[in-house]
Amino acid sequence: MSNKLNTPKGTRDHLPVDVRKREYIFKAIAKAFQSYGYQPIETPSFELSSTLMGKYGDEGDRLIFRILNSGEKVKKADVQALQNDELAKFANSISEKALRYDLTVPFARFVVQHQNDLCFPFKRYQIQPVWRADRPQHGRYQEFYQCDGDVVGSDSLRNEVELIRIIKQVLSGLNLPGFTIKLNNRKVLSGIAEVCGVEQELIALTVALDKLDKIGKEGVVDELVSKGFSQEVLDKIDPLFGLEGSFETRLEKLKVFLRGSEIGLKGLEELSFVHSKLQDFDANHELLELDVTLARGLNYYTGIIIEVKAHEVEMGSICGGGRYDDLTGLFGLKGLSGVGISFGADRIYDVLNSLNLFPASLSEGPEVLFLNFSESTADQCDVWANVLRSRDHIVEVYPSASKLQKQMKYANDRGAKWVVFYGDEEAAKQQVVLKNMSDGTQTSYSAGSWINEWLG
RNA sequence: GAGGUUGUAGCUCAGUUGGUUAGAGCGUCGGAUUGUGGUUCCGAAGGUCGCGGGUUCGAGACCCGUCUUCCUCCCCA
Repeated sequence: MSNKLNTPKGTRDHLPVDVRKREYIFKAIAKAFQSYGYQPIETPSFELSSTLMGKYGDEGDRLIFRILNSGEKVKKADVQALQNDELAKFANSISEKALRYDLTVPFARFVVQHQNDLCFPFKRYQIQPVWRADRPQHGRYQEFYQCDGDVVGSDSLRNEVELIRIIKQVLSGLNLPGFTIKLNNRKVLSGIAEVCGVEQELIALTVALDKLDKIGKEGVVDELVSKGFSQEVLDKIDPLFGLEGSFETRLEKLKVFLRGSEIGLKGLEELSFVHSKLQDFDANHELLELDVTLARGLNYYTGIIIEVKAHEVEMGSICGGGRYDDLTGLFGLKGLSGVGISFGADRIYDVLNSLNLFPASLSEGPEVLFLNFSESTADQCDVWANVLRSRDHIVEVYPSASKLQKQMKYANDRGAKWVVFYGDEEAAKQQVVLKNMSDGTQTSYSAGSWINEWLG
């Protein structure tokens, strides 16, 4: 091999065993969404750049993969812009399409475009890959699957409740032993900023707060100081760092903190409602956590925000979401509220893998492998194999009459449960020999009726 | 986008202050064993030392660039 082969940065191949594991995750997610009446949709891998650009903030725009124009369109290149060092303008002149960055913005486009064909409230789920031109890191890829579920056209908080139930159903179904569903509300964050008199610096404040569990209180304070926040503000938010206790306890403390902010109290009311509807499954107060430092970067969220962390493994959030009051407004359809969550299938994969939580049955090979001794006996084996397949068994016939040792090694490597011997010797005696590969025992059956006898 | 790190056989890795023909284990293939796997023994194939340039009598090793790996930051699933 002259060139070193590799997949592009941040991408991976998936071996058969990996694909089975991923399908196991996708199935659990799809099943949960379906059980709540969510319907599947798909959208194209790429969108018009104008659909995506400007929806994720400057950071997001930088991470969107652009698709180069082809053919005659190359001539549209704005060389003047390049010479003037106007790189964004130049990029727009050579690219009109881009790979989708997430599933939410394309979904908003989808809803606006097909509003006459949809029945609202519209609940959909979508499992497709997305692409980000990010630096790869642990649990971060340039191509990864998102599994989104959203409801649009209903501002009822019961949708939030439902989505949280779905999260629990999925992660419990995957036997993930420990995870925390963190909740916050953009309105609470706005309220905090209001109480502190720094409404204009809301983003800087929340971005710093968001890092609390990572860099600690001192780190957050340092960052706020460097961003120019006054000592007065730091003193005011100090109680937020020490927020402890149950969901209810934190709610009460925050009610005091936010008593001067109408919007902040509204946010607390929403959180309280959602929490009260989930008492049954959070009886031990282990799943739901009110975390005022939870911010989430995407700036289209306006209400409750959700983030899920797995315990016992270093990994970013495995699921996130929230309410956005006017996402479709970006595309001209006003007044349609939505709420959604997004499972990071690749991160869930990494978590389940490192905790060894995939069922062993996923890697099983064929149930039955027919050895190949000759053309004529293999033809007979094909007939039997098709009978077994019609009865839902996974069956292979070895394709050529290779040395038996080689065929047996194949059976072993593939993890075949049973191997069928039907060669000239067996044909002469009108019998079939079945070998159990796990204990090595062999049993003879009459060639005319062995399938029924064997299957009992 | 900033900083650091990595790359030698299909895989995991040795390779001395720069010095003849670059090694091992595993895997693969062949044989011991022409109808019986997971164990054993013997043998073989497999390398532009990531790629490009430079320094040097001489580079896998040193320098520069580039791509890739992993990590920290930014941001995020």
